[in-house]
Amino acid sequence: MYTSGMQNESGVRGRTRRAILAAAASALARDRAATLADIAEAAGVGRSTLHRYFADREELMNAVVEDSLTVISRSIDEAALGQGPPLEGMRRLVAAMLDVADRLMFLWGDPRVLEAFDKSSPGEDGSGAAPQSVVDLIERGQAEGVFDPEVSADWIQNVLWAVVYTGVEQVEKGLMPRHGVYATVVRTFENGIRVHAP
Amino acid sequence: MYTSGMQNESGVRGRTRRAILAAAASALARDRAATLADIAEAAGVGRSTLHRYFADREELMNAVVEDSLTVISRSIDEAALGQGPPLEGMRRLVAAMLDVADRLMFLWGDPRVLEAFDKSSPGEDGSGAAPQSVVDLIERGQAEGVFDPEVSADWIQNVLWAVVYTGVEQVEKGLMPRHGVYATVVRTFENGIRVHAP
DNA sequence: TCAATTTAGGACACCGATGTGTCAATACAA
DNA sequence: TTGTATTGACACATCGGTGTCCTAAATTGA
Repeated sequence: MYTSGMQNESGVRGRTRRAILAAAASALARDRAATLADIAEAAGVGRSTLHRYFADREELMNAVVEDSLTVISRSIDEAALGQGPPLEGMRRLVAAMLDVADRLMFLWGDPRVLEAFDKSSPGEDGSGAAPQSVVDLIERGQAEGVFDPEVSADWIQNVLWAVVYTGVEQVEKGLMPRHGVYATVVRTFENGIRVHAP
Repeated sequence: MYTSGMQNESGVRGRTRRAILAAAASALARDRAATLADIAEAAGVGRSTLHRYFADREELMNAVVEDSLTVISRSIDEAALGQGPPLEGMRRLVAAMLDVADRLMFLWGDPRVLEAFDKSSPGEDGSGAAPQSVVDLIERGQAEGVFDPEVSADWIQNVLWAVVYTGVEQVEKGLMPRHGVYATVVRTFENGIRVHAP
């Protein structure tokens, strides 16, 4: 074993673990059926090493989901959605999501994410609480007459995911410059595609 | 063999073939990793019979993609996107897409669809031409000052797919009544989520 | 430097999905 | 009715991904 009672956070072991998680998220985002051999190769480690860190595929998947959830939650938390006007909070949220686009793309393809997000039940570290702040922001915006009150907050949230996802996809396909995504996503999400009278 | 020169369209064989294709589209929409045994069972057919119609998995997948593409194209064609005001055409397009939601959900999860749609190269039966009429509609709307001219027609088209997909997903999860999807999708797609001054 | 630990890579068995074939029962058509 | 086509059930063989173990090499820490 290693130094007893050591938190598996820093050190060689923690670094290898993070490398595997990052490589897994990236590889699985492109192909959710990626082989453990593919993931190990992408991480620059042997397949047996990967098995030493994560006993089986399910354990790895759980870890990647939890890790991605944590990264995304932290990014959303930093957006401070509770402060300032709802519209500005929403724009910070879009920027925060684009910052962790790769993790979002991975989570998108995982069926369990729906549960984890919809339930919004705080996990052991409360990472699942992030979507609640998003719903709060939307409902606050609706109450202040800034966001459409005719549709549910849940609907607005899901449309947000969808539009952001579409934007990231466009960038990955080279159809849109990376620095133009934010403006386009915000514009379409807020105004739709119809021209409104000034 | 069967009656010589017979088009494999009607008759027992054609009916069985269509049943397999429909079941495959449905099963694969829910789980793209669905087993051939699962698909055969969903179609009410033995696995060996499925193999008799489609030699291997790839052949089945190709057939389902082509079939779905044809069904969707026909539905879009019936929307007559070239006639009347662009906004009304867009609404008919949304309705047409919702009519073939199951096929859309299946195609969404297939990587090859991107190529088939983006290329919009007419296949042997011109089924790939449908998206072109969508792009035409969008560009016409932009030229007439009805649709946002600041973003690309391609972007608008992709956002449309995404919002429709989100709506269908909400229905399947029981979060929205089936008869309410059309209004919600159109409303959000046209106006976005912000409240606009009257 | 030296010893301990970790790693990469291969060998191996296992399992599920797949592809192929056979055969009796059934449906259909002449 | 009779002969043919079609079907479902079953029996294989194969293949790829997975999980486990082992050994030589390498990295680490003392």
